[in-house]
Amino acid sequence: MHFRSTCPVSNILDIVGDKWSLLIIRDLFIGRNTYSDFLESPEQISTNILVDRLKKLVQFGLIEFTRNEQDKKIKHYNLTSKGVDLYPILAEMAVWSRKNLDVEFHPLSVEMFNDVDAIGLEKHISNTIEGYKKQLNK
Amino acid sequence: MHFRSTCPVSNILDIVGDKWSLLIIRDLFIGRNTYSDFLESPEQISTNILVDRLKKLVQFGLIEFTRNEQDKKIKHYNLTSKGVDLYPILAEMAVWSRKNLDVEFHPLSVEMFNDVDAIGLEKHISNTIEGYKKQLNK
DNA sequence: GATTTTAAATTGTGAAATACAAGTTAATAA
DNA sequence: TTATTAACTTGTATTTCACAATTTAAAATC
Repeated sequence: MHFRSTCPVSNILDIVGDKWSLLIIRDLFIGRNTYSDFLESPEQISTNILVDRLKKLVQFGLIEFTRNEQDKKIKHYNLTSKGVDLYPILAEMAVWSRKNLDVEFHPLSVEMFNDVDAIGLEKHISNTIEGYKKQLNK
Repeated sequence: MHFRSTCPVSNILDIVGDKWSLLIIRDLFIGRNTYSDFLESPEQISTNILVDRLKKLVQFGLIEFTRNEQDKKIKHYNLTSKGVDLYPILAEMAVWSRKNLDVEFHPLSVEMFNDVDAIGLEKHISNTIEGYKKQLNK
């Protein structure tokens, strides 16, 4: 990996600083975890870009995959601990958009905002991370 | 502005989801505020990209500029309230990099991490934002 | 007031990344 | 054995980006 500088913000942007990587990470948090799932996301990523990003995210150690036992052609991707640690960034991004953009948001994010309002951002983040990890061990 | 979806994460990525925009925002937080300042940053942005991003960031309402009174060819850029609100994202990115990348960081970020360790992330963020706004009104 | 310097911006060209459409492979289902 | 499905590849056009050189306009210097 080539880093443009020794700035930690620049370093993470060298890894996930493009239009698609963080959307794949977001998808994993909301339960989408296969190639086909990712293709169905509303942003409509192209297949070649998707393959490229999945490969890179695996190389960076942010995600990994297991084969479906019933149907071995299906890959189930999941976040590693490094990948799960990205959630605070996604949450702060969502918070920024709610505060600063005057648009209608997706029902799933409205739900997320309600949770943040109810229990606070910090608790929402720790709950989400804990919930993700639990769901993995099933 | 064209948004790929109604997801708030996707929305902000449509605005600052590239390799350079958030580095310009970072620069503004550490006191760099002119075209020449930005060019001197360690990541070495090209002039055409810099002009393009400054233009876009102004259009999005994240930054604005004033002319230097002594030398009117100098533009001093500053963060708007919308731009200042991006700081929590930058801070979480830095935190992620410290935790998950095994590299040496720039002295300025080491300083930032010390502050976070001393007073906590939340206080560090609010102090930084408050400090930036005060400095502007001088 | 002509020349030089400086900050900001533009232009041109090659390289890289992305979008879009079509095709391929291999496992599973019918 | 044929069809379907999930994952992936390939080809091509378009867009974005990197790099180098040049331009513009304001300010400073001679």
